[in-house]
Amino acid sequence: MEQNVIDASGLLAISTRLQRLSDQIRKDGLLIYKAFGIDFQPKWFPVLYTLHKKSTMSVVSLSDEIGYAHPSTISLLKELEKEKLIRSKKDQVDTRKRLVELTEQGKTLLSTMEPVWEVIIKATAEITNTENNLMKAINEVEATLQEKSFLQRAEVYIKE
Amino acid sequence: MEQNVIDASGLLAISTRLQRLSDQIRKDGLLIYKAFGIDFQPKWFPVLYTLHKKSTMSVVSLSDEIGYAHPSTISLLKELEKEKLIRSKKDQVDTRKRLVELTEQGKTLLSTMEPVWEVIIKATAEITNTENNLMKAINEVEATLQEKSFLQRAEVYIKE
DNA sequence: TGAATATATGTAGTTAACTACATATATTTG
DNA sequence: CAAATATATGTAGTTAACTACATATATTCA
Repeated sequence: MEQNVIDASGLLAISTRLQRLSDQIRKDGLLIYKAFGIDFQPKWFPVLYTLHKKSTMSVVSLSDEIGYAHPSTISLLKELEKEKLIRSKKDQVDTRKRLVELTEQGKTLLSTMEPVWEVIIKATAEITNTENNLMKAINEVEATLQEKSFLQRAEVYIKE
Repeated sequence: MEQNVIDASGLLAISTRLQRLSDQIRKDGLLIYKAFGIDFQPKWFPVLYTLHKKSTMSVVSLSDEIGYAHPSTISLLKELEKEKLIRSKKDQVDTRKRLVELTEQGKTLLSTMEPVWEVIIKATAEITNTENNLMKAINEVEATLQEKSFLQRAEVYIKE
């Protein structure tokens, strides 16, 4: 019985520990960019990198791509617009849509960031290539949850 | 080169994905407690469970134990005090310290929660027992980071 | 074709963690 | 032993995500 209680503590703590780990990684990411003298925030990456790949996108499709709720994307876009890294224009076909793209400045910044990415790649590899690979574990958990949610799984045991 | 860019995108996305995963787990946790008719928030668990193990603790030692900054703990304690699940008293020896403990109500709640923990344990095991175990991966990454931070590792490559 | 529904964007407010600062009490040290 | 330093608690404000709601435009269907 006592063992179960201890396990529960460990398991329930997952969400907190995940969050702390993510904060730590983000903060160090910021410092790495600073060390390269680049004025860049890690949270900008998903938007900028997606625009780099797809060139122009609407707010919602961008949100879907990076996996954020659209208001989060809007607030990132506001920052990026202020930094002159992106600009937007109306879609001529569907006028509800706002099409977002990188500015020249944004494209230039992305290219100066390439050496930084390489450093980040190497450092991250060092950290995550442990016996149980964190990246792979996250992928596996996400896939497992997609099949059947945590709640649905718990419900099976509740009904027993 | 293109492969590196893609990797960088994936790696940098870790923090975001960790955060989303943790949110999801927390929300489902809340719903599981609801399904059992228990008025309990997952975020309360670390404090209550620690007090269950250690019986009385000061604010800072509690914060260290659960791994939160002390203001976060203080705000949790405020909620728990309002719910009458914990109470506090002054330390007679070191009067700076506030000693926190479970109320009878808190102890009762913890005992009604045991069957819920069992369900949560089983559901979590299903989800995390993939090829790369998420819990173990987190432990390993935390241990690796303790040895040498992400930033320190990156600095080695920067200096090269 | 126009009424109902769906989609795209945007705003406001919430949450749960954080850091920075303030104050009170203890402990250490010159 | 008193001045300097360290520790414990607390408050205020920040951050980066979220949900809920509002509005405008597009699409569908009776």
